[in-house]
Amino acid sequence: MAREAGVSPSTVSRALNGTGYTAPQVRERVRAAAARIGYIPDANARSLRNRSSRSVGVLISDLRNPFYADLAAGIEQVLRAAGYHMILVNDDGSAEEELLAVQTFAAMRVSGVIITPVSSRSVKSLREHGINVVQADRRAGTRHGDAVLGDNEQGAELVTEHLLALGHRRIALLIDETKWTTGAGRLAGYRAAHEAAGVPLDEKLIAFTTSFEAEAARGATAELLDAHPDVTALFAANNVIAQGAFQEIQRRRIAVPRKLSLAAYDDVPWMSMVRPGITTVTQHTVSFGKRCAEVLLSRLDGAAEQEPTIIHVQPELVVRASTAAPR
Amino acid sequence: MAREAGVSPSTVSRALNGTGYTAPQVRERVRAAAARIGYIPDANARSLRNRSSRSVGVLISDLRNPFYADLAAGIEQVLRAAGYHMILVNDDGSAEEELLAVQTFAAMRVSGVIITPVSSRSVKSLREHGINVVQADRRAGTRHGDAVLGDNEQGAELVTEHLLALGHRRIALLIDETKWTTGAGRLAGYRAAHEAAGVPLDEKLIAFTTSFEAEAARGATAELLDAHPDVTALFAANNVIAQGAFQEIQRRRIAVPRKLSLAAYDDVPWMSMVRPGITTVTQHTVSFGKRCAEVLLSRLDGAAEQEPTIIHVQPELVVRASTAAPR
DNA sequence: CTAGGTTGTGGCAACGATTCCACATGGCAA
DNA sequence: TTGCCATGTGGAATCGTTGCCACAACCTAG
Repeated sequence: MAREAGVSPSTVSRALNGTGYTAPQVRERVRAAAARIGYIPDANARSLRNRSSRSVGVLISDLRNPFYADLAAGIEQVLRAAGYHMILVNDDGSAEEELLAVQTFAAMRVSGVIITPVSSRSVKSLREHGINVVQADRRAGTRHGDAVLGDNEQGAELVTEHLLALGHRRIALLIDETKWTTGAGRLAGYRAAHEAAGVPLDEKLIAFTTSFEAEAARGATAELLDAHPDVTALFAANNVIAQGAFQEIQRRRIAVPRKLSLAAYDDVPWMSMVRPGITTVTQHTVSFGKRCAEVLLSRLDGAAEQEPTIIHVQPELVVRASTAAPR
Repeated sequence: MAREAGVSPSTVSRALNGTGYTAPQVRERVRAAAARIGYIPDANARSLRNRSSRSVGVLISDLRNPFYADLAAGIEQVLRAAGYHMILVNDDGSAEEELLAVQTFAAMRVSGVIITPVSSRSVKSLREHGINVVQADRRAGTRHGDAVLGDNEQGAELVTEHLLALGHRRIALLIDETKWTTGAGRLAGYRAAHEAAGVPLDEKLIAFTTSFEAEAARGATAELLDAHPDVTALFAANNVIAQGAFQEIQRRRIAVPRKLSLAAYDDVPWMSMVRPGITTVTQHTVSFGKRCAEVLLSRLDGAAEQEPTIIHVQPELVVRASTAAPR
C-alpha cells in the first residue's frame, strides 16, 4: 500500500487516520491509491499495536429464546453505530462453555464483554484479565461492577398485586431457579405482594421446574394442577415457563381466564398472538440491550476508574385478557 | 511469558502448540508457567502472523425475526464446536449496512462469511477480497459459489397443492418481494401448483406488501380481503407476513379455517401456540444454520479450489388446524 | 543574515506469535 | 577418533500498523 501510493507507511497511517500533519494533496493521493487497490487496514495489526480491538464479546444463554435474541439485537445495534462489532457466544447455560468463551474474549483483547452470567467465576476471570464487564439481566455472585438489571422484585410484585386485586387468593408460582438474581427477585416480589396484602402464602404453591425446557414447565404445571385443584391463578416466572404452562392449559382445555388466570414475566411475540392474550411484565428487552451497550461504551470512553454504573430497568405490567377475577 | 518460563518465545510457541521438538519437562514447565500467570496467547498477533483468524462473519437481516435467530443459533453452535467464533452483524435489510459489514469482515481477515445477501455487490466484494462466502437461504445475483438454500418453489408448491386438494380455488398469495430467490421461488411454486392442477390463477390475488413489517402485511391483508371477498384461502409467504395476516384476521373475527384458511412459510413458535395452529412449511431452521456452517468449515479445511457446494434443504409441510376445505 | 518556529515526511522500534535456520549436545556406528 | 543423525533450543525475521523522533524545507521576526 505504501508502495502503491509512493509514500512511507507512516504517511499512509497519518493520511488515512487524519492524525498529525499531512499535505492535502498527499492525503488525496493516498486515498485514491487505497480505493484503487481496495486497501483495507488490517484490524489485527492495529489491535496488536494498540493493545485493544473494536470488538465486544456478548455472552448469552440461548439465542433461540426471544428474550436473549432481543437483548442481543439491542446490543448489536448500539455497538454497530459506535463502530464496534459483536462476538456472540451462546453458553447454553453451561458454566464450562462460559469459561471457554471468556478465554476466547481474553485472547482477542476485546474492549469489553456484556454477559448474562451463569457463574461468578467467569465474571471474576474477565476482571482479572482487565476486561470491562457489564452484567446484563442478572448478577452472579459479585455485587459490584457495571450492571443493567430488571427490577425483578418490583415486576413480580406488580403481577402478584394485580392478581390479588382481582380477588385471587390461591396464586401458584412456577419458577425454574432462585440462584440467580432474576429468579430470587421474582420469588421475593411474589412473597412481598402477599405480605403487603396480608394474604397468607401457601409455600406448596411454589413449584420448581426441573430444567430450562418448556416441556419441563408443562410437566410441572400438570403436577401442580393435579395436586392443587383450588388454584385460581398461575404466575409463570419467565417466557419459557409460560409457554409450557400455556401448552398444558390448552391441552386440558381449561378456560382462561374464567377457570384459571395466567400471568407471565417477559413479553414475547406469542403472548400477544394467542387468545386470550397473556398478561405479563415487559422489560422492553431491545432497549434493555441498548442500555447495556451504552453503559459499556461510556465505560470505554470515560475514565476507567469511575464509580460502577448500576441501571435498573423499570418493569411494566401489560394487562391482557388472560387474567380476570376468579369465579 | 517467555521470561516467566525461563525459555525463549520460540519454545513457548512450540510447547503450547505441540509443533516441532520440545522436551517433555520443558513443555510441562511452560504449561505450568502459563497457568500460573494466566497467560493467554494474543489472537491478534497470531492472526497477523498467520494472515487468518478463527473468526467467521455472519451477516443476517434481523435478529429479532426468529427465522434469522434460529439460523444464527445453528451456525454458532457448529462454529463454536470447531473452535471458531461468530461476528454477528444485522444489516436490517440495508445494502449500505451490508457493505459496511463486509469492510469490517475484510479488515478482520475473517476466515469466512455466511450471509443472507441483500445485494450482489457485497458478495462480489467479499470474493474480491479472497474471503470464502456461503450464501444462506437466498442468493443475490450471482449464481455460483457455495450456498445453502431452501427449495422455495417446492415448499410453496406443497402448500398450494395442499390448499387446492382441499378444494380451494381462490387462493391469495401475500408476498413482500420477488427480487430475492426466496420470494421468486415461492411465487413460482404457487404458480406451478395451479398449473399442475389445471386451476386458472387470478393474478389479482397476488398481493404485495409495502415493507418488511408485520404491520404492512396487516394492511395488505385488509385491502385484499376487502377487494376480494370470495377468497377462501390465504398463503403468507413468510413468517412476518403471516403474523400480519393473522392479526388482521383476528381483528375481523373471521373464523379460521371455517370461513378462511391460512397457511404460511417458515415455522416459528407462535404458529403452534395459537388456535387454530397455523399450517406452514418448516425448513428446520436450526439445522439449516448448522449446514451453512458445515459447508463453510469444509471449504476451510479442504482444498480451496473444490467445486462449489450447493445444498438444498428439503422443505416439509406441517399441517395444522388453520387449513380445511372451503364451505 | 540568523535563529527559531511551522509544516510535512520518512526511519525505526514496538506490539506478540510463528517459523525457518543455525547451532549445540549426545549417542552410535564406522 | 571422526562423522553423522536425532533431538532440542535460541536467534532473528516477519506479519501490518502506529507513534515517536529526526530531519528537511520553508517562513518569519529580530
